[in-house]
Amino acid sequence: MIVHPGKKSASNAARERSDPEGKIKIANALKTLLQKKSFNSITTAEIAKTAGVNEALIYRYYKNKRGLLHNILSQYLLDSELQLKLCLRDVNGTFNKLKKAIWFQFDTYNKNRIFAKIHVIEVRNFPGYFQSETYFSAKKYSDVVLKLVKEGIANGEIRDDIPAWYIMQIILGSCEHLFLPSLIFDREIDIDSCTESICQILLQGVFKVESAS
Amino acid sequence: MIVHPGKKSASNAARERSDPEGKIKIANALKTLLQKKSFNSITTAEIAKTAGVNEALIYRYYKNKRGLLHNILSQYLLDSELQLKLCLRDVNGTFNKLKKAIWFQFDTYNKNRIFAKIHVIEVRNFPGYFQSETYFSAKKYSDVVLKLVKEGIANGEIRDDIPAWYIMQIILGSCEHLFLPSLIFDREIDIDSCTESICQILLQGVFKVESAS
Amino acid sequence: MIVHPGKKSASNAARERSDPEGKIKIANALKTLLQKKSFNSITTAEIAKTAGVNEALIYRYYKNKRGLLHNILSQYLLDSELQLKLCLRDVNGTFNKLKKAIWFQFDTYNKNRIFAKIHVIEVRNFPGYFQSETYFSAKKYSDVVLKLVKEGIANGEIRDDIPAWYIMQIILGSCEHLFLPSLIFDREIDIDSCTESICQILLQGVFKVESAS
Amino acid sequence: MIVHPGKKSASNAARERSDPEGKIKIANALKTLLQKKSFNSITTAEIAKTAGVNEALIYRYYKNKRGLLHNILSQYLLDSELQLKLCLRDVNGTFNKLKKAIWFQFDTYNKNRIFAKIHVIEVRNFPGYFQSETYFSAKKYSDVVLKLVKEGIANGEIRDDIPAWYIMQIILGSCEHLFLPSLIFDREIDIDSCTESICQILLQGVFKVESAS
DNA sequence: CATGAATGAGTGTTCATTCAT
DNA sequence: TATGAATGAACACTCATTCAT
Repeated sequence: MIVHPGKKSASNAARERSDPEGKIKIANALKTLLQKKSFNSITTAEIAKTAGVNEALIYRYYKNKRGLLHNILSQYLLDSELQLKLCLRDVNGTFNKLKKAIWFQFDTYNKNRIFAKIHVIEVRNFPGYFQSETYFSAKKYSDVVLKLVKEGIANGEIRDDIPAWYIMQIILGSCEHLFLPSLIFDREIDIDSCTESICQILLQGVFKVESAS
Repeated sequence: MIVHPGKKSASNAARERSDPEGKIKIANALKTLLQKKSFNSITTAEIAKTAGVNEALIYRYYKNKRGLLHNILSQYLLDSELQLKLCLRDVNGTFNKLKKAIWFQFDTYNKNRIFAKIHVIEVRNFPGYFQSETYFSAKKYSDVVLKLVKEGIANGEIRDDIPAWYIMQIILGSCEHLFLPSLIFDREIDIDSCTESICQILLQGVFKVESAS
Repeated sequence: MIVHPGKKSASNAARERSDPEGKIKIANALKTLLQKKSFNSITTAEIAKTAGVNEALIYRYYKNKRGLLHNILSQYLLDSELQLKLCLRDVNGTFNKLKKAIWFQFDTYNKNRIFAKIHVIEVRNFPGYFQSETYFSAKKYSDVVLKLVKEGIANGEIRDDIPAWYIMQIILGSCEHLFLPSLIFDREIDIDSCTESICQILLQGVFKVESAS
Repeated sequence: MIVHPGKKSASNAARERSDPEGKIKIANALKTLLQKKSFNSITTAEIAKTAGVNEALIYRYYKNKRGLLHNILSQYLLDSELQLKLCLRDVNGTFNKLKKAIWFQFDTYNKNRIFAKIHVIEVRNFPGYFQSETYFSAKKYSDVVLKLVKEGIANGEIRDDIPAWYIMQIILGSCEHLFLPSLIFDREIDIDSCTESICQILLQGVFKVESAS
């Protein structure tokens, strides 16, 4: 998820300056391969061959095959977090910010389906996830939304009888829920109407009535 | 999907009469194992051990490991098709029949989540699916619904400006779409309200207004 | 240690009847290779090639490479225990039995230097030894000697103020101590004079004076 | 063997003056690591990390991993030879000199068990030993003893009907023989009584009777 | 003098599959 | 009908070593 191909984000640019060529080629090779097959069915030999490097090089730069995956995922989540923050900068009002965040979430899912799919289906349910760097990066991302909710509660826009964390979970969970089928069945989705749907529910359930714009 | 434990369907009974003990034991072994682990992580050694037979016996009865999976899946789809037909027997009117079929679909998904999951996630997107017996059985199943739609068009209950096959696809696709998240996130789902939702849409979009009961 | 090449012991004969050819070939291959290189420097590929079988066959019959080693070692220890028992059958008096056991120990070390070396140097000091089948077989062997000591204590031939287990340890430990250099430097050793040396010590330190023959 | 920690021998001092820092750090790293694991199980990566230098630097100063080992071993043997010579300076009489040499040998084994063990078990039996610098240094050391024996023969203290080289071999071989078990089983040993034992044998078998002090 | 980057050749182990009986 | 024996091909991962800079 969360990758904006073409646009090189700040952190990516930094990475390319510091990271050795081989490391980048390996990461790109896995990204490419993930487009066509599942992580488990991709072999290290294949990754190396696609990257045009020696198999052993993978283990110089990444702890193991799964470590490489987590690194890629984490990188995109961090990139995404950055983009989200930039996106929110020129929006006013908690409700509008949340709406923007929801739209951004869908947009991000949409723009990088592979990573969304892998994160949700192949990584998150596996043991060790909560110790992975992917988890920490995902948390950083969701913390941005959490902070938004807390702000909303503080300034009275959002009801204060539900813990902020719950509300954040419901918002991001709903997005995922709504997006998942389009991900699995590889169909297009109308992200504007999805955003609208979730906002309707939020208006009725989370925000106080008078705050509706 | 589509298994009705306890109730031995006609085709299953037939199978048990004709199929050698070993073949059945192998199929059951895989079914059992699939409840706890993914198909790829199940080894033939494990299947044989669970079945209490020799590993080589798998290859006497099935082309290979994947063939065994397709056979099981196909069996359940055929069983399911039979059940669906029985179900529809005492329902009158195309709309009511379709509604029943939709409910049955959800019920079947629900009763055998493993097979649904495997079919949708582990089998259908893989190369060779359209040559597999699973595909043919799935087609037989969907043909029952297709026939229903065609009847509806013939008797004027359903609009005739959309190809029957499209309508059938939309119906079954919607069911899957609605059910999938509950499958992936392993949550319960209210099949009655799901049925109702889909029927609402069908009423507005597919059936002619006056046909609403 | 403890193997008597040429002479096929009862248990070995039984083994050869029941064990598949491949399993025997693998075990023999490792035995052969151990004559020239250390266990760690022998690869599974080498074992398989020497045995004339496929590498994977090793893992059908043995848990892993180390398991194969333990199995071989254990087999020889069990064989040896059997031989020792036969050897002791026609000896009278605890002292004479112990003397025979000591002589047998040296003879066994001598006849199968490879196994002695591996057991003492490559296996016994490694983690997991006390859970290995080698340990259990070695224990069965030493239990024969322990029983002898206990008999001696019971019939008054051996002093009763030192635990039987200590005495057994001292006896077998002394044998090993005395034999080890000849093992490592691969030199011949006079087993009769070694036996005599240890017996002298035993007479002065363990047996009561009057029991000396 | 043969290391005298704390005391910096002349050759070591020389070495430290001439050798680049990196080379010394690498040698020390291996010495440190050898205290806890076998040479084969130590990786070049580990050596470099412990030394705080780049892995490739090992290959600038040493032919390969084994070359590094030989260099260390050789260094200690040369150090040891120097110490032995110093030790013998203020001893009079061939017999007393030899006795001192024997005691020194045990003392040296004792003070640096790791090197003794590696030399005897891991290095000396391997192909290429006789071309290694370790062998040449070991020879320089044993030549000191050989010279002693030759002196004894010349001045009539030692019988002249056995080649000097044989006598030297017997002396050093006996020391090793006696020390080895304590090395392998990692037990303490009384070096004074060991020295005495060997001297007894020498007196009876090598020296002429009247030369006994 | 020292290093970052890269690799060839293995390392033990696994697994679906075949075949003679 | 069923099995014991055997295997080819792959698997993730490791390591000593090289080389350009």
